[in-house]
Amino acid sequence: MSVGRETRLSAWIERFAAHFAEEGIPLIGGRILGYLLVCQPVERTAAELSQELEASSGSISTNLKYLVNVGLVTKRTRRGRQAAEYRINEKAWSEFVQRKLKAIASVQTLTDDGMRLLSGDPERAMRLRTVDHLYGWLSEELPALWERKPASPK
Amino acid sequence: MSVGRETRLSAWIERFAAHFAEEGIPLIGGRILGYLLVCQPVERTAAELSQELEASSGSISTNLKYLVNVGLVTKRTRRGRQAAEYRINEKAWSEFVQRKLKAIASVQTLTDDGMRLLSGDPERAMRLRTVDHLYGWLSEELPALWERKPASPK
DNA sequence: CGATGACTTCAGTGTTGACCGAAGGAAAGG
DNA sequence: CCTTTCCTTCGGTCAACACTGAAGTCATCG
Repeated sequence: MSVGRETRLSAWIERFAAHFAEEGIPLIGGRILGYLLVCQPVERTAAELSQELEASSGSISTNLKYLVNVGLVTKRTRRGRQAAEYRINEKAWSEFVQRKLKAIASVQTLTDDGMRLLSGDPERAMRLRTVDHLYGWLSEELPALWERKPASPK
Repeated sequence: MSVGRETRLSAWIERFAAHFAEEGIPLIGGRILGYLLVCQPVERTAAELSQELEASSGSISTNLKYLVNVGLVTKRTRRGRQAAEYRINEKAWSEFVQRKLKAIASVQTLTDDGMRLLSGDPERAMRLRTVDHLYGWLSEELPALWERKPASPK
């Protein structure tokens, strides 16, 4: 007997969460992301997420707050409804990735400062210079790359 | 009275270590990297690092092992010397950064699997598709970008 | 305005991981 | 071979953090 689609999606969500857990996002946060990417309908309340993902209300609350804060999830409130609805903000994923790339390139400011401290001693600066050049190149190319990024299809 | 160059370099090493600590590299590992980038002479033994960085021999050993493993530091042994010498391997920094970029783009395999699970339901796949396209684009552009990287000057 | 429902906050728990320092073991040299 | 030096391994400590569940807060509705 074959495994149902929903079951396989659950497994996929778990893999998805595991990946981002390695990047420092709490497991439950990753589960929320994965779930909100594929659930139907697209909007869920905190209570629903708590039940679906079998996580405490506290964890859901904390992680939703974090995800809304970084922009990956959008919160919507409606008058006449106490329960807020959360949905994925897939458009923001681009900036999310961009921040990561910037974080990598930002080492350049460090190597740059280091080079300044070693000015006057080119011999000693050689090792740092190699690294500095690498990050300098990245700091130029990554923003340029980003500008070439096509807008996501409607 | 002005602060000596070595003192400022110590502060720089600390900032350097702090940056990589945020990326998951232990503080002491980051200190070793920063120190080996600017020390004179370029090679140091574990004992020297332990003294300079005021870290236990155990921590130095563990972190050196890790850094040698990821290729950022090179270990050299010489006959007639019990103490191994460690030095920065600045050439390897490029691969180090490349691994990070690959890690980011690797989400594409995940989104790809997800898209397959949702095939037959384009409506529901829309959110994931946006994310999948982003990572698909990255997976194409990042390797291409890397090929354009100039060799580091001698 | 009390009751209900829905989040948020917070104290407590468990786990993970960095760090230390002592004990162990290999290499050089007397 | 015994000593010294150097490194690695390992148990133990400590701090950080994810997670839980209960208490608190706020809005809605009868």
